[in-house]
Amino acid sequence: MSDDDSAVARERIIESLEQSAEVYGLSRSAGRIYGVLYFAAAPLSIPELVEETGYAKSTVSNVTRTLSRIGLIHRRSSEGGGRRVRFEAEREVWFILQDVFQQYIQREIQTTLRTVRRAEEQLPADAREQERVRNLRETYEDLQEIVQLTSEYSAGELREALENYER
Amino acid sequence: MSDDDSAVARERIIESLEQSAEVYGLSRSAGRIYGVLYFAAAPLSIPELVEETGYAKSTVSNVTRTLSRIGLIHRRSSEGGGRRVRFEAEREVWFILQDVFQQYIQREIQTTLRTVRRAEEQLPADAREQERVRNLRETYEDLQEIVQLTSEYSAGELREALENYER
DNA sequence: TGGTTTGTTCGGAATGAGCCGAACAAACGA
DNA sequence: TCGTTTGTTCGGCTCATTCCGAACAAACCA
Repeated sequence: MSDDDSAVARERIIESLEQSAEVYGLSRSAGRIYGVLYFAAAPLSIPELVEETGYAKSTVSNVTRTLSRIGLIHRRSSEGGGRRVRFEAEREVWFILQDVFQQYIQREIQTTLRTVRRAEEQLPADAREQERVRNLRETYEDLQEIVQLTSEYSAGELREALENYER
Repeated sequence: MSDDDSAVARERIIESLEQSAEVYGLSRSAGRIYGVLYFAAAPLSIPELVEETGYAKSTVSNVTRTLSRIGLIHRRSSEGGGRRVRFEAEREVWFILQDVFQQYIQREIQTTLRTVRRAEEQLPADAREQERVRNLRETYEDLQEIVQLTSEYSAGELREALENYER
């Protein structure tokens, strides 16, 4: 009974993670694999993940690689005996988000900002586009700074900073 | 000459927007159409957008609808004579981001949070999963609050709030 | 009224992503 | 040593997305 309840609750959350994965540009399989690892009592190997998720070995192999690259899970190689690679979920969700901010958002903002700055310099001083490009640049500069600072705080600190701010 | 330079600069930025669109889950055509509208001196109709972008009329029709729905561009109907629908870009990038936060991120967080809370209640008190689910819930509660507050401030205020925060 | 312009909707082609099974490489155990 | 287990890579299948052209509906103009 109690075990059943746990299983159901776990499954619900994993389904929710599947959906979240899609929203953030990952595959459903990535969401499920992360979810299974999130609740696993110990790091799991690829055959174990195949068993738990029902996905093909090749799928699990590919998905675990991308999840590792992004930082959602960690490879725990050389665990005890055997050369089995084992995977463990990064359970500090805030870390994950900070990583995503650093790796993707920050990067995206920076390349755009570089393009905009170059375009702005190149633009004739009297061009109609001047003001619009300047606006774009200024917003992106704010964004860059915000994202930068965000990735330096914990979720709690961030929340506090916003709650205490007096305009 | 000067016009050429402007055109080149504009094109660079539009290409950058095409790429950004992809990153944020939109099509390249959406990025280009938004870009053209961003620099347009006046709101443009669908035939004019076809002329400027080279896309088929149907494509422009579909893309403008989704961009309007998201709030990246606005329909300016009933402009002067004719029943031509005209589109204008929302140029306050921060508004757009706030909308995205409200519509997608906030929503996503809330549905996940609801699932997690329900699962937590359902869970037997002694379940192994207890702590992990609680962790998840607490982080999501922080996130919800953060996103909520974020959408109430301007980019400048947000930046200031973070810069002035003393741990 | 009939022809023109504008915008939407439909079906289809091309492309890409997700997942699978099979083949392969590498390390282990008997 | 040879068979087994583990993990990666490859080609192919399926489905969704993107975009196109054609057909259609609605409003305008002559």
